[in-house]
Amino acid sequence: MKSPNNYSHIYSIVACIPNGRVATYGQIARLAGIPGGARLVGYALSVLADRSIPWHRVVNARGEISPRSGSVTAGDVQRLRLEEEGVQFDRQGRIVLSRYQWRQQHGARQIA
DNA sequence: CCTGTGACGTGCT
DNA sequence: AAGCACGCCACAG
Repeated sequence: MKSPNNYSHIYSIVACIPNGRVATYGQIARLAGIPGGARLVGYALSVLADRSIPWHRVVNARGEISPRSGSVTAGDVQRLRLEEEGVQFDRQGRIVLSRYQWRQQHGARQIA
């Protein structure tokens, strides 16, 4: 048994993203041991009800906020939250991943 | 059981 | 740079 159908692992990783940093869906999936499961991460967050999880720090590989169905306002909230944390968006509404993407320190040290 | 859909990613045109 | 197609996994109907 090595297929964690439970999303707890994914949520845990998302919760590890430090303030002012962002991660991609594929990155989370990979850290969760599910390469290619970027979609699963998105789905996991979509069914997420826990407000304690900083889901707003998760963006797509382009460094842009993925348009989701249902609530268009959510995307707006996400952007505001990120800007509040110090993440800057360019004129195209994209984040410079080379600058804000969460990088696990080799020393496993958190910045918070 | 099969089909469609979804907060994705990568490659090619 | 933008758009399209295919691959990926989980879940609802």
